[in-house]
Amino acid sequence: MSDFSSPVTGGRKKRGEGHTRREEILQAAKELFLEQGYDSTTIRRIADRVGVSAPALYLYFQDKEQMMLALCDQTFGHLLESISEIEKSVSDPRERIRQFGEAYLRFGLKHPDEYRLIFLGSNIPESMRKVGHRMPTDDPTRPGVGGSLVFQRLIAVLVEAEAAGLKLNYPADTCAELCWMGMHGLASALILKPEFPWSNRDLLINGMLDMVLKGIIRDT
Amino acid sequence: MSDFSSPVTGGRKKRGEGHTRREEILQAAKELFLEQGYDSTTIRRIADRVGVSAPALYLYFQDKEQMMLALCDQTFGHLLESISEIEKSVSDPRERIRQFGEAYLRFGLKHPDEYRLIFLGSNIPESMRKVGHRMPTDDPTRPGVGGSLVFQRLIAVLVEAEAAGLKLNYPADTCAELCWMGMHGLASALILKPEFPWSNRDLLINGMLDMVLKGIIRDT
DNA sequence: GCCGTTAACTTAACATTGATAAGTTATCTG
DNA sequence: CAGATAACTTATCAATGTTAAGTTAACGGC
Repeated sequence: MSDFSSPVTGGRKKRGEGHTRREEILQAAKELFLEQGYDSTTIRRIADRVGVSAPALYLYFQDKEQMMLALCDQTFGHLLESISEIEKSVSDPRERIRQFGEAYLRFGLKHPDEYRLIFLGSNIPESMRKVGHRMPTDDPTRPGVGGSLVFQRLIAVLVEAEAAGLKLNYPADTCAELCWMGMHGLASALILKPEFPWSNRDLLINGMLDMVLKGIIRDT
Repeated sequence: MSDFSSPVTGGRKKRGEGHTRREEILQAAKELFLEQGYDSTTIRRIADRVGVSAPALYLYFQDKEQMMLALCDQTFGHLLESISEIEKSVSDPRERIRQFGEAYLRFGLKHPDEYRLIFLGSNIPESMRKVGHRMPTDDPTRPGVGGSLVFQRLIAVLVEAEAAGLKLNYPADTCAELCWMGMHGLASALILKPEFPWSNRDLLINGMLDMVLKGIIRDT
């Protein structure tokens, strides 16, 4: 119950420094979302932690949802970086797909809270449930499209793999969806139910990767 | 916006007839939850549809969550029935697994709110978030355990399949987990992102079922 | 130096939410 | 018919997201 979460900020911002306040708000919001979930985190508590009044948040964000969206894009950025790395360093198509999936998984397991926040819609209201994936034609600067960028990379990898001679069992987009669903199923299970007595974590990870590759790539 | 949803009920209930009012409330709550989702459905709107005052609902349910839980158990009862049906009518192990998965999937897609509640812990307080899977020793009459019963049936089906001579790629419990993760990944994706332009729903369902079976059952 | 513009805030308030307290009405029992 | 009580209502609560309207203080131009 103790809510003495220090207002760390100095007082009023100088004239051009509004954006630093914006980042303070994002930081506080992220902490609270992760600690207590979206619903339980109130505008007032975020404001308290930052050290400003509640309506002040509306100077920087249209509403509560926009704070969440901004955080989502921020986190997706990190994932995007690590998969770009793979696309550069790994050339074999099959291995690329596998490492792609592995990177996605590693990301989820290394940042379980962010993953929950972004992919699992945990405690996220109706209007937000569409955040993860949007149409390719959507404005890429619009908040909340980070997820679709990751997904588009996956499709691209599969299309390239096909062009490189790999035979797929379904159209590339369907394969991408199946791949993502398998990875997501594993990640969300391990993250959402850490207390469940999973038989063997590494076996599950390798098993899922094999399963996805077998399901997607035609038997030679 | 038009909310003229007829108060169908006659007036005050007679002395022993409280339980019928309880069922009217459940029915109204179910309709509204399915129409508008859990969050958007307010106690007052449920009460309006039934034709009573809002506090009257608290005569029959401890709180809003209990209404949803009652509906969940009710709905999961139907899933349990349909998988029992399969266990009785389908003897081939491989086909059993497949139909089991398909039933699970179609159930999830038909009851997205219940699915989200039980398996994704979305929109519900912390106390509920681990409901989906509990230890076998949990009280089976407690509200909200329907999900774990389903999972236990899946394990049983796989163990029986193995006993019937089917060769699995991993231990039965690992296979059960992989199977569930694949199904869950697909279900949660379709449910959480309904507006995403999924390539082809039926293709995805069949693809995932094939993928899971290929991943779990050893190549002949 | 001071003055006006305006960025960066605050206080007060609103409607809506889930939920409770306390009182009222109607039905059954003896 | 009288008292108990199931079945309900009205009034109210505190908390929520959000807005309106006013206040303070930093900077540029004169």
